[in-house]
Amino acid sequence: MVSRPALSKGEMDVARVLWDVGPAGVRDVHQALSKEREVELSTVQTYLRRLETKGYATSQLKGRARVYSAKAKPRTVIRETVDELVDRLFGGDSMPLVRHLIEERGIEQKDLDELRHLIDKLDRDGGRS
Amino acid sequence: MVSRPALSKGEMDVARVLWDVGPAGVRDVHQALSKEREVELSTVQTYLRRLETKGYATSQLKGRARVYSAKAKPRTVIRETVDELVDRLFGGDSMPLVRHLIEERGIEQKDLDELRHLIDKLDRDGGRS
DNA sequence: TTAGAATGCGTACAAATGTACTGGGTGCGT
DNA sequence: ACGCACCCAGTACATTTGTACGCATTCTAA
Repeated sequence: MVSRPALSKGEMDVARVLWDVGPAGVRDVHQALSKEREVELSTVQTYLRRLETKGYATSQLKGRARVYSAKAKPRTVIRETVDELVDRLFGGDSMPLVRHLIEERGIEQKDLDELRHLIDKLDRDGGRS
Repeated sequence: MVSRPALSKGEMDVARVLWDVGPAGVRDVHQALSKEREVELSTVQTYLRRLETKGYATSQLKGRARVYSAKAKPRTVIRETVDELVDRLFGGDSMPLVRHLIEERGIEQKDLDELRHLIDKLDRDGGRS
């Protein structure tokens, strides 16, 4: 895996949109992103270009319009980003972050069961490795 | 609460050291940080200055040496940072991050119990509010 | 008291980031 | 064929970030 330069905040926003809407032209991404925050079309364009330069997206001309597609998978980017955060904020130990999330941010009732299951599963697996 | 500019990665590193070692001079911070990565003294100095400018630290001269102290509490900074990450990466929903952490990063056996307790507690509380 | 060490301060500067304008081509309606 | 709308490539530029040098001053040991 070639190691790409990390995504900046703004780039991340655009990448997220791209994951959500799938392959799309500048116009589309701009519109989708505009629902979250105000931004110029040309700005979105620049981000998309940089995304491609950094290896997180590809593009190809479809007729007159350039269509961008996410290349890196969200899962991967998320992992890299979170890894970095955990390193920086907690010296690599993820438990404090989990604790923080559960304590400080509301977890939906309906998610609690899922969590419990996750934990049980880990418990079983961990019990034998 | 005055809203400070967010910390950059490098600043965060220095802030973390400052939290760890408590009030300290540039020299001390530099030494502590050097254990993690190579960096010039003057660089650390710049970071400390910026930390103070941004409102995350204070300093005062003790004799000839300037001693820096963390001002913002780690808890606060962590909350802000994580909030931002969750917004950006998951549109504000923290559950996916929790899931990711539990699935993708190893949770120590001994932490599983704690997690279970946390969840139970939340379950009780949430069941009523 | 004088040379060197220590130290803070100001300053520098390249790279990355956030944000955006413009010019030039291309396709469409008339 | 003409003008308008649309779209991309190139470029611009201020701010933030990463990284660091050198000067002035103060302390210290000889």
